[in-house]
Amino acid sequence: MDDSQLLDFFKALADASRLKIIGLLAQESFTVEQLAAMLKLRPSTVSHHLARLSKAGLVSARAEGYYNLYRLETSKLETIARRMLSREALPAIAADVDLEAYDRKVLTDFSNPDGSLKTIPAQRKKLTVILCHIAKSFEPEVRYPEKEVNQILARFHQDTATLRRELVGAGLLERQRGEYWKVQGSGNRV
Amino acid sequence: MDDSQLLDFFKALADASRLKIIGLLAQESFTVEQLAAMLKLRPSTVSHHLARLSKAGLVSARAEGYYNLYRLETSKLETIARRMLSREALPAIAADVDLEAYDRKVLTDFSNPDGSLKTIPAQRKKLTVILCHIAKSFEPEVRYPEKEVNQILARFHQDTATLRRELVGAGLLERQRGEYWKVQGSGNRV
DNA sequence: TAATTAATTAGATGAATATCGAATTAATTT
DNA sequence: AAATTAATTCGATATTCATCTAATTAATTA
Repeated sequence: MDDSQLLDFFKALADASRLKIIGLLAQESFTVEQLAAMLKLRPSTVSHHLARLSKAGLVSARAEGYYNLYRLETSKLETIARRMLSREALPAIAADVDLEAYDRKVLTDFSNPDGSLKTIPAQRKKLTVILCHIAKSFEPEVRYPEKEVNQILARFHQDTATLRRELVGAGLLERQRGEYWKVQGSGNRV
Repeated sequence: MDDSQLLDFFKALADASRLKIIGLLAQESFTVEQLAAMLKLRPSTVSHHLARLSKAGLVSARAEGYYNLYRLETSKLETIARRMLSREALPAIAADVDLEAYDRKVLTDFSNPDGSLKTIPAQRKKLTVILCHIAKSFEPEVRYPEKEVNQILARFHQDTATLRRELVGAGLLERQRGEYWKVQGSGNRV
């Protein structure tokens, strides 16, 4: 569900002392003093670690006299573990990432202000991005004679023959008897 | 199994950028450049993150041309998740921790060099530690008359009556008809 | 072969944080 | 009420590390 809560969880466990605390509390509840003696740390340090673990929902405290008895919240551990195993939860972490950023970068890197291409990319990966972009200039369901195709491609680069060949090779344009048309559903991603 | 490998795992995921990388690779393989563009980071930074993830066994690279295509190692994720869910794996994290350190600390805090007690602890938790220690001075299977019990207890503290009463109250010593004997299996932990 | 390009490595810098000692708070014992 | 005690909080310090730029390596294209 939550984005930063997962990060807090991993940050909480990304420390040798805190990991040991989790291991100890998995066996039995302990007070701050006991943990400090076993880990050979100052109580203030252990208190700090427990606060972090508590903020991540991994431990909870129960006051007993003037002791504070800490216990492990196994449910939290289980929740996260199950999330790591689920197929959908992982991609959700990157939900707010801009997936098209790379394509845009390639496009601006190779385009002049007027929209024409500086050069035709040599790398397959970049060429594909450019070709997908060019394909958007073709209407679906329309059949273009070669002369019109060249007119459109000339807006991008003088070497229309190469562009035409690559568009067909990439499966973005189809050709038959001197006529061309856009392949359905080839508007966007690779 | 391994101790520091688990720590490496959590450290690897304890960063917002790396967590996003995992989320992205969960959908599809990407090159360093693509990830850099999507995350708005320099390729060198992404490379550094991928190295960390790789060291933790979370991703692997496949050379393709002069691209490096990174993919997620879901098996590693599954292994750790299952370990988090298992009852035995968690306590194993603290296998090398000195569990008796607290008891030893209490013992030295309250003992004089000759082994006698400075005072009898007021806190239940500490009193129990001391009582367990004293109980070790009694042989199993042996019945002690009260006079002998007092002789042994006097080595620890003059207030033998209190010690005797507490030992019985804690269930470490049993009494019947003026004779005392050690309760089986009460030698050590609380 | 020379120029370009993806990726990694090295070095530098600033931010986060693990740990400690001291001060404070709250509960217990005398 | 005064003294003791467990725990937390605060301030300081040293370390770890995320990120950047620059340099280097390795592969591809011209």
